[in-house]
Amino acid sequence: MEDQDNHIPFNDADIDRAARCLKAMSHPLRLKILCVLGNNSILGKDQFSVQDIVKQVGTSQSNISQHLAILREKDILKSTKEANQVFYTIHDDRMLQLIKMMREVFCGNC
Amino acid sequence: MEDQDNHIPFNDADIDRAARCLKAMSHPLRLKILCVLGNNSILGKDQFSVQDIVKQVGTSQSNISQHLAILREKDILKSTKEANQVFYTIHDDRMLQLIKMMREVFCGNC
DNA sequence: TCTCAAAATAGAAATAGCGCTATCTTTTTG
DNA sequence: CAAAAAGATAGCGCTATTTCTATTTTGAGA
Repeated sequence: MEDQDNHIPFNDADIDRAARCLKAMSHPLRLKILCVLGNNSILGKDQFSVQDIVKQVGTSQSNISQHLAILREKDILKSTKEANQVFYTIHDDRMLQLIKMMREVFCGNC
Repeated sequence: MEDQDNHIPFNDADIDRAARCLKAMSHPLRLKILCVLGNNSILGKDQFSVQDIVKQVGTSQSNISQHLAILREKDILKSTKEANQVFYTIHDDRMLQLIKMMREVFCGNC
């Protein structure tokens, strides 16, 4: 019963998936996008157009669009097209929960 | 009362700090290091030498050392030197809590 | 149809991150 | 003292990200 081969059963697939997801969230602009959407998912407004996001976050439309694409590809956000505009929301409850957790940890009492 | 200038008061400093922290965590090897340390902080073993981590995570000593440095610089881990060895632990309770949250979200029922 | 606005995309340049080998410091041991 | 072991660090080539400008696509309205 030596310690050869008693590694903890961490599922590498889970870890890779989590790392990809966290990486997608770990950019200041993307995190701010998530804060805007997450905060308002709680308060009531759950639809944000790209233009809304551009105004709230503050950078070029092109830049926002690319960051939104990254978040969309990773299933962190989902989009709905309505006529001329595209609206974005947090993809599911798990993501919303994660965003709330992060705000507690990073924006709480520090 | 138009919507000009009703941006939500997100503290950009908080967001930047959070993004840097998340970025440091969002690499498969670093996340695995955190899982190893976090899991054992719960179970009782709270001291892991670099060699222990190398064995558990599975890559070169040099590579682990560099990733540990990144986690240390961001105050996610702290280290204690005892004679020949250096032991690593999760820096504080907030980080431990965050790691637990992530495991719930990513390794829960999926 | 013509034009405008919303959103996405392409291409390019700069920067950052990764992992490797080799080297260096510090401590233990013979 | 010499050799070995534990960690940390430096330098290098490579790949991935980021952000910018310019362009394209799609739908709305005069």
